[in-house]
Amino acid sequence: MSSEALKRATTLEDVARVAGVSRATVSRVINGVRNVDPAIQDAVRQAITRTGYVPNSAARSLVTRRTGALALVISGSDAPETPDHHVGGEIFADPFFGRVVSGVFTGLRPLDLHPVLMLADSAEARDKALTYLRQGNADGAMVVSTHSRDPLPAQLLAAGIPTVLFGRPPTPLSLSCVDLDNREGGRIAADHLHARGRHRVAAVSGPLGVRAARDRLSGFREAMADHGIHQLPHVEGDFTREDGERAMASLLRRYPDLDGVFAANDLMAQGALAVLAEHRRRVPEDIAVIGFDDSSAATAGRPHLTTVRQPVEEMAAEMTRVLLDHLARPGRAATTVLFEPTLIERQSA
Amino acid sequence: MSSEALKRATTLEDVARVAGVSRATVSRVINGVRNVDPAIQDAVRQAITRTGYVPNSAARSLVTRRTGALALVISGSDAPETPDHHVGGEIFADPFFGRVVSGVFTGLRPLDLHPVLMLADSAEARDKALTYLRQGNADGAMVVSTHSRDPLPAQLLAAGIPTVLFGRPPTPLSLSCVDLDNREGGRIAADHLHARGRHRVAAVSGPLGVRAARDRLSGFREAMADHGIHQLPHVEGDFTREDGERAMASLLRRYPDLDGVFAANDLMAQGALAVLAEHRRRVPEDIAVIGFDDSSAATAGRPHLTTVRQPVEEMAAEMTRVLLDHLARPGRAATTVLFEPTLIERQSA
DNA sequence: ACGGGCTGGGAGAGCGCTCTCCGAGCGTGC
DNA sequence: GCACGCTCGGAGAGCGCTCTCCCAGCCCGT
Repeated sequence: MSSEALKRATTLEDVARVAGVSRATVSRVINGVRNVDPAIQDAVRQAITRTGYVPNSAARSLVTRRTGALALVISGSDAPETPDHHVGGEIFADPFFGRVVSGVFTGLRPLDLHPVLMLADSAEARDKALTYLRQGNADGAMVVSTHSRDPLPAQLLAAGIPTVLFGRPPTPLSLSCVDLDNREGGRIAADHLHARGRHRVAAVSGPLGVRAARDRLSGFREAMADHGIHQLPHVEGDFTREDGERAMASLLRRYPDLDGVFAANDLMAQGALAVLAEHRRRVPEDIAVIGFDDSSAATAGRPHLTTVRQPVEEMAAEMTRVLLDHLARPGRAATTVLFEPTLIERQSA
Repeated sequence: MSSEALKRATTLEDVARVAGVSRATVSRVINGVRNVDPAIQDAVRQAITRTGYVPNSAARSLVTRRTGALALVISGSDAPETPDHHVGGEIFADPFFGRVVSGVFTGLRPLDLHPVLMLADSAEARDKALTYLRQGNADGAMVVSTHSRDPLPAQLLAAGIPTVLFGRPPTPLSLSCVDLDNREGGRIAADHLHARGRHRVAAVSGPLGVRAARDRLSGFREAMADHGIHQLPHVEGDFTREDGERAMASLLRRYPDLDGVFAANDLMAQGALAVLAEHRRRVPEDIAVIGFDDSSAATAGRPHLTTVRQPVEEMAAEMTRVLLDHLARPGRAATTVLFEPTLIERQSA
């Protein structure tokens, strides 16, 4: 009781003393385990408010082996760090990132869990992230892994860290994942372009090191072949708007009579639209453009993009749910949840 | 040495035994404190790799009172949660969010620290965030507080949690913050529009509950008044592209002869551009548009936006640095770092 | 009246680490 | 040769919590 308590944070012990019970009882009241006499419960609660007690989560974690944090790892391709560019700038600028975060929060909101963000865009960063996770700083990991050769998923698996992937890995791992049927998405785009009577079409794909990009392209190609179109100009982009502009310009130069373009994401489609406008091509009259994602970029410019929707928020929320499930019941088999793309018809195609 | 170790994680104790030293010595080697005989250091390091030891951070936190995590709190205005909308959807869709994250990572990269994301978009979420921080789950907080009446900064101050704010609070608190001279930014926009010979101008402001929005508007107004323009049509927007479209449409209806518009962020400017295109107004010939932020939205459409640059990444990185500084030297006086806006001249004005 | 289950609280042993204190060993100065 | 300081490793006390035991008391059936 000696005042001048020197700022020592109040502990369970203090509360117990004030309430006149044992530490164990206070703990029971706080965690709601077992029956505790209502009168004592009251006393404890009063003591808690009186002392302003807040449990120390490090101490709690030490014994429960739970932290209340989930890692959200953005495991990008090794980005060259240009001096004027900020860390992960391109990744974080992509609407995709915000949608994932939003979905994760949707899945986490009801619980008392928080996402800790990690950027694994280099071997060094990946090691750091792995170490961090190994140290038990988070209960599990959600990994948005863009590149095919990313070793992180396998490392997490080996380390025994509960993990769920956004996007299937190139070679199956016994890790749960959530993904879109990208091939089918590509097919949808092709079918739509074909139904609109476009026969001189081209594709702006994403980086072919990314499985989703390859799948979208091959789905598109397959369906186009089904429609009898076998020649398919193709430029590889990097999913940025700037690259969409560059790709469209190059396509236009080489194939001036194009009447349809499929871009593997909305950002690149938006870039294509801008270049087309500069070239005075009317969309969709002269040339139809179809995007992918249905992100905010789809309705940012004019005309609004017709696009293949990827329900990123739902997928991220599902990824979170799956991870929570694994945490709740360890040893559960890995599952893959596949989402179906849908066509969102707007004005550009 | 009895095998069948039942998966118990290896601890310091184990390493010490293997290396033939005491726990303390292993700890010293790991944390690099004091001189330890090189031969012993080697032995310890070998033992560490041999056993695959990874320190448990909960145990470490318990005694060091450091967690290695920094909270990044997005304390938005109380968002109505519509069923089809995802948590924080609008906030996370704004390029601003990604830029902040990028800047924070830039500031954190060299250290072994990670940001944990928190969304405080309701009283309940705010309480949760506060509790989380009080429990010592993070060493400090970086708060992007959008709304003027947000009680969170004051609560954090009262709770004694090291905090740095992005954006000055409406009433000064003894908390460090990083902000832009928004008023000056508004002035820059006005001066540029005036220099371009525009006299029938209007403003699309941000939500007036947000200090930055108010400051930008009043700076713009002041400078316009200096140029002899006192009548200034004004529509309040909410910083979204959709609202920019709505605002521009409304402005156009009421003031068809406008020849200049200042939008308080690029997203709204982009919306304005789209509406202007639909109305066949040429930008900048018929009407000049100037945005604010210099986000990726500025160059997404055509024409590229002339805009007042807010170096969000640098500001976020600085915010991180300031927080780290407060953590390194507690009891240090609060500082305010003010960044200067600059005009980025492109095509729209 | 008595044994057996059941309810509800206390004692205390850790969880895995850090860090202060000690003391052994050794070089140094006079 | 001896006291002194210095370097470097070990012992052990916690950090604040959870959770398993254990035990006291009580209600029940017979």
